[in-house]
Amino acid sequence: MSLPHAILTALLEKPSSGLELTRRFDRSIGYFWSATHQQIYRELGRLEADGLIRTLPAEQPARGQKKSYEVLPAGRAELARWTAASQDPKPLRDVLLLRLRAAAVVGTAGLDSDLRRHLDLHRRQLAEYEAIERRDFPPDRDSPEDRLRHLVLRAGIDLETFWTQWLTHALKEFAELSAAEG
Amino acid sequence: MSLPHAILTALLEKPSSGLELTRRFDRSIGYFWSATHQQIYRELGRLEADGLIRTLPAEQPARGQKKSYEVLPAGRAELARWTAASQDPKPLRDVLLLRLRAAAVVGTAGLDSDLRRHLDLHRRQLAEYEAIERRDFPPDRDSPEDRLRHLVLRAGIDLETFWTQWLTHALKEFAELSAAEG
DNA sequence: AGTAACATGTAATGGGTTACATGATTCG
DNA sequence: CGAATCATGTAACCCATTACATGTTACT
Repeated sequence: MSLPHAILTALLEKPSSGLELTRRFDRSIGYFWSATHQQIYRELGRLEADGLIRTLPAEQPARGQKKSYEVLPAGRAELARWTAASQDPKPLRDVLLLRLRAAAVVGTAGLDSDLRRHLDLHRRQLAEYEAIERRDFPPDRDSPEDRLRHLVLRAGIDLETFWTQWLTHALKEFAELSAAEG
Repeated sequence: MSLPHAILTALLEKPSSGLELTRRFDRSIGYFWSATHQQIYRELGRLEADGLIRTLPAEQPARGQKKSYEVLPAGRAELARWTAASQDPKPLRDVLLLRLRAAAVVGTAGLDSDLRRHLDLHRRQLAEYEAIERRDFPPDRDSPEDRLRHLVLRAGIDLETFWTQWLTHALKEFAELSAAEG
């Protein structure tokens, strides 16, 4: 039940159409809550039916024509309620760790090339986050809103840093295991 | 499509019944791939229908009676195939980060108590992982299988370490923001 | 007029979650 | 024999994913 609130947040930052939201989810918010355009359209329909958002008065809706939404007071209230409500952290769920566990039983053949690929992907993501940090958060110029957004970006940077370090370590282990076998 | 392979891995480590698997998913494998008993029973049925596992010959199945499964050669082959197959990492999806982003728009009221609660939960999880590490992986006594399993545990430890550090930092930021306001 | 890109939407499938149902075993 | 616990299973709902469908705008 987080997608509607992700959309409310995005719409409060800037009223948008479904496709514009989709594009913004591919950057920014999508870095920690991704969504496809199908999910977004369905959710926009529900949010409008629930009276939390409305189409901008200027435009009239028609299929194939742009339709922009803005958040109503009830929507802002619901987002504030949700933000403050306690929620348990979700247990970790990671396919790569599962594959490593499986490899302990059926062997590591073929796994190291994918580890290298993942390492490369995480390095790229890390570089992207760091570029955003340099661009959007120069030192000592943060408003309160910026400090919160910077904090979120920091989590992304630290997580990608963790993965690059862990994958580097894993590849070293793999090399030692192969050397011991061969 | 990872749950069947998580089950195959668990069954290769030790043939088990549905409820035994459920208990083991609450520890060990469930630390990075959780599942409920309903998921497990449904999946066991499919795996048996697909000829990847079978009930242990000794026992005959009846509702309410224990039914243990073991992996067939085809199941081991499928697990090896899946382990070696390339898979993209899933994008991050984290509610807490989303709530922080929302808080930048609707305010941080009520959030810090939940941050403290999360910090406590992550500290406990970290302590649990570290206890497992001390118990199961004494220094310099690792077989190849143990080194892989240790590597997976290391990921868990490093991730929980990241969260405790990040949450500590976040709470400090919150304190400064409140001080600036009040 | 044709076509590419933009924009919104529907349908089908499958996994995850929650609630509920039912049989077997154990113990007082 | 009654209750608690163990063990397996069914049903309904929701969300995510994939593939597909349809209309509009801009450009040549």
